[in-house]
Amino acid sequence: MAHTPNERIPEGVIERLPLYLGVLIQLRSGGEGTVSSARLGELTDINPAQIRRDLTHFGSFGKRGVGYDITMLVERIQSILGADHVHRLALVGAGHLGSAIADYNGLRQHGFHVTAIFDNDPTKTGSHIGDIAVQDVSELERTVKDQGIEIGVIAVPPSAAQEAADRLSAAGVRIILNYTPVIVRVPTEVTLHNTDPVHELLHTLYYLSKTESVARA
Amino acid sequence: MAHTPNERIPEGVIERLPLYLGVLIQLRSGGEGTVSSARLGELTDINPAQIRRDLTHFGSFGKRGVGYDITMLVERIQSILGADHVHRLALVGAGHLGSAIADYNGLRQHGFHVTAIFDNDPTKTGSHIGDIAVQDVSELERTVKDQGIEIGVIAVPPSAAQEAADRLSAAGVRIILNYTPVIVRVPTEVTLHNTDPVHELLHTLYYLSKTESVARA
DNA sequence: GTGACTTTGTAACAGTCGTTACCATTGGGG
DNA sequence: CCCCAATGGTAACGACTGTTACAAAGTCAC
Repeated sequence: MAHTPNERIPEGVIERLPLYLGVLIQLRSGGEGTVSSARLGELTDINPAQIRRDLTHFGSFGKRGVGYDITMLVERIQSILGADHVHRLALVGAGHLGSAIADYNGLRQHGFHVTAIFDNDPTKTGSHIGDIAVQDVSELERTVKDQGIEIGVIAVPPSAAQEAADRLSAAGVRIILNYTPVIVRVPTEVTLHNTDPVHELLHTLYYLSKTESVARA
Repeated sequence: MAHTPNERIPEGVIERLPLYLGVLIQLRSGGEGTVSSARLGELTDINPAQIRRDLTHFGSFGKRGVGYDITMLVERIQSILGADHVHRLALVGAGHLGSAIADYNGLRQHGFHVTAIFDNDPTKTGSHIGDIAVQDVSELERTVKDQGIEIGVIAVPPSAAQEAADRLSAAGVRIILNYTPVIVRVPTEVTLHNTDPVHELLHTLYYLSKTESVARA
């Protein structure tokens, strides 16, 4: 590729790209053809200059006086993120959380296909979530390898989280999303991402008490 | 309070405090009495100096040569975050995601009590999730006000997200957690936090393709 | 074709954050 | 009682990130 210069990209940029992508896709389905950084800024609550600067890290694909071609920008961002082709995803845990994730259409829209679901509860194995059969966790390693699954999502009770992470890692998964509050350990070649509602609540809670005491003062 | 100096606290500090808290609680239940910044650093993958510096923003409560008293530190962090008393929480959407959140014990452990669940599906209203009855959304405003609920969690289909946010805001909620990919608008006095699995996946996906091309090179 | 307007791309700046290095204090052993 | 090891507190530094401001480039009307 001629673009993608060998420059280190700041973390913040990578965090914002998915945000841009979501808005762009929404605009595209609304029938619009181009968008200015100013408009994107409104829709994402991000400084327009920041947006322009973010994008220049990967090349310059706007037209001055016009803006950005939405379709082209969507494709470029997807290509940058690696979301321009399908990634297979395995779900460990077929409870409410697992079902919620499996049912979530947004994943498929972005090329994430849930192709395997595992649980250790014999009353669940064999049943279907959507059109995927729930398999026993003992089949995890083989299935992940056979299907070339790259992403594992942990949606099990906390006590089973580390084991799920171990098995997924051993099976060759490259990314693990952990929806458990447990801090799990993974080999260095696996990228781990934790999502805990409590963390997010505690985080926002701080600002709540902050604004309250300001209001009181 | 004698502590809590009127200094601006960096965002990053507030994001790390819940992490420390989680580990500390785990240590406490393991029976340990004190912990050093070095040990905390191991468990959280955060530079020990960073941890010490974070904590000094709120006072100095370690003993040199010994470490931090775990129980005391837990209480201090909870107090800083505002997690030292109960906060009521309303859930909008009683599907799989809503059920998963309602069932999640971690919330209660940290003082977040789900005291109301709403849905607009007549086949769901009246049923129970845990010991909470599912109410029709038309009762949202009154219930939120009567119970003094401060936090709202949106776990509805995307198309209903903005309406849920509007109603929660109007009812006087102070914090909204949005589990929908939709960008919702809220009044300035409401703190909004978005959580979208797709964003997180796309984010980590970038680093995946990055390490792959490095490995190939 | 020219001038006014729009919008991007980028250089320069300032603030923030995290890290490294060092000093101060505590506890324990001889 | 003194000395040493362990550990927290803090100052200084360097990197990075985001913002502001401006110049370059394109579009549209007449």
